[in-house]
Formats: sequence, structure tokens, C-alpha cells
Amino acid sequence: MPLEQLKITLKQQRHSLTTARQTIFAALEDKEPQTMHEIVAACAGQVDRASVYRTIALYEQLGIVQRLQIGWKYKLELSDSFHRHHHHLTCLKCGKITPLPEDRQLEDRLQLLAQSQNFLAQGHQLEIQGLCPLCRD
Amino acid sequence: MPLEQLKITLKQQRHSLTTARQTIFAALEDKEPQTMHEIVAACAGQVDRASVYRTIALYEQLGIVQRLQIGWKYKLELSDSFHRHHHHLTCLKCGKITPLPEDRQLEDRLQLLAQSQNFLAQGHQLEIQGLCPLCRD
DNA sequence: CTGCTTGCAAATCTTTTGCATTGAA
DNA sequence: TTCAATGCAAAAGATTTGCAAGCAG
Repeated sequence: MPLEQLKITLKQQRHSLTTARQTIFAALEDKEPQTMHEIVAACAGQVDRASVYRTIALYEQLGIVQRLQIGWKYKLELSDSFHRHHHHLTCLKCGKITPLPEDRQLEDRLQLLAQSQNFLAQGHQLEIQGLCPLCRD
Repeated sequence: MPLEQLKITLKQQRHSLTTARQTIFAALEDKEPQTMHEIVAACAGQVDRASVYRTIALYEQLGIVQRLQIGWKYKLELSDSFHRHHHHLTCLKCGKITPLPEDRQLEDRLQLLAQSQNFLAQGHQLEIQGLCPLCRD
């Protein structure tokens, strides 16, 4: 149960599980990556804008959410501990975001590339832009 | 000569090569990716903030510069027509950005992945985050 | 209870726009 | 000369902060 995992993660770092934090978590669960604006809207009437920002910052710090560059602006989604690690395809025409299935070969290659530069890789972000099946015609 | 290429690209789309545009181009040439703030600072006294924004927007539209998510904020650099296509490694500790050599195998894999979803890939962005050789110790 | 969280309002920072003026072709 | 491009100032939008009040543990 993902809510359970949220609770544990917060507890571990001595943060409390408030209703505002649950609301924001719920707004992110099982959704495509969203903009701050969308998250604030989703919590309208329940959580103040400032608290959304504060909570998202906390969640990023605790590795609960991750920020992605999707097209022009950044968007937010639950991180790999809550979703399976994945990347996205963005349609440049209609803006639709499609998750990519995990690809071992790709992941291994990235690890190797980092090593070739003597870097200790800890994470990565990838976005492929193009036209979705519907828009490519 | 890159300046020549800038001139041609602008002419083709019926845009003129002004001194402001040259200044901004020069500020981007042979540099690591920069924030808007840095570009504005680099042009201080020569080009107004508003013109920097307008010019960068034009350059993105014409494919002269590209926007990257580097760590927390986005940064800008000349695009692949002016630089060789590449990706970056970002050090999470010192913030240093290192370009990665082009990797055919990686690029092919990405193309294949997009195809598997019936997407027409037109571009992609990749950032690997980790610790650079100096900070990993 | 007690201190961490929140809401609210105000302050900052970033980006965009309107408009009169300037400059490239 | 002519219209696109620029500077300046003001508007709009996004994010952050101070502080008193509220809630979780």
C-alpha cells in the first residue's frame, strides 16, 4: 500500500503525516506528471498554495517525488520508489506523455557511459520528444 | 564559422542579424549550459533583459539553442547544429557539468524504444546525475 | 502540552507585454 | 524608407517567507 510507504518514509525522517501531506500525495498517485499549477489546482480548497510548495520540496528532498523536464516546463511525479523506474515520450503536437517500459539495455548503457568518465552515477533523466501514434499522420 | 551559420539560419526565416542577437549568440558560444540569469548578466549593459528573453525564445524556435533540465533549474546552450549532439553528466555535489561523448549504441537504442511505442522520435534529452571524479572520494 | 505545520498575506524572483524609438536591409 | 527589433517600465506569473494560529504525537 503506497500510503503506508509514505507514512514510513516520513516517520523515518521524523516528519509527521498530516492531512495536507496526504491530500498532496493522493493528488500525485497514479497520475501523469503534473505541473505545480495542476497540483495546486487539484488541492484547491483543501491545501494552500504555499503548503503545496513546501510539501513538494520536502517530498523531493525525501525522494518521494521527482521533478522532470517535460517539454517546456518541469513537471512532478512520484519517484521510482513508488512507481517503477521509467522514462517518458512526449508528443510535441498534442502534449501527451507516455511512459516507456523499463529497458535493461538502455539502463546498462547509461551506467557504462558514466563509468567511462569516471563518474559515480546516481540517477538520470531521459525524455524522448516526437509525435505520438495519433499525431504522426 | 558559427557566426556565419547563425546569419544564414536567421536569413532563411526572414529575421535580421542585429547586434543584440550577435551579442547573445557570443555569450552562448563555447560555454557550458547557462541559466537565463547568467546570460542576462553576461549581456549586462549591452542587451536588455526583455530582449534576451525574446531572443532566446526566437533561437529556441529556430533550433539555434536548446533548453536542458540540469539539476534543479533549466539551462540553455547552443543546439546540436552548432555543437555536436551530446548529453551531460551533472555532479550533484559541486555542480560541474561534463559533456558525454556521442554514443551510437545509446542513440540507436532510444530510436528503437520510440518505435516500439509507435512514436516518431524527433529528439531527446538525457542527463545523468552523480558524483564527478573529484567529488566521489 | 510542545513543536512541527499550516494558512494567509506580503515579499521576491522570473518572465512577459505595451509602446514609443531605433536600426537593419 | 519601412517594418522588424529594442529598451524601458509596468504587468503578470511563479515561488518563497514571516508570523500567528492549529494540529499531530
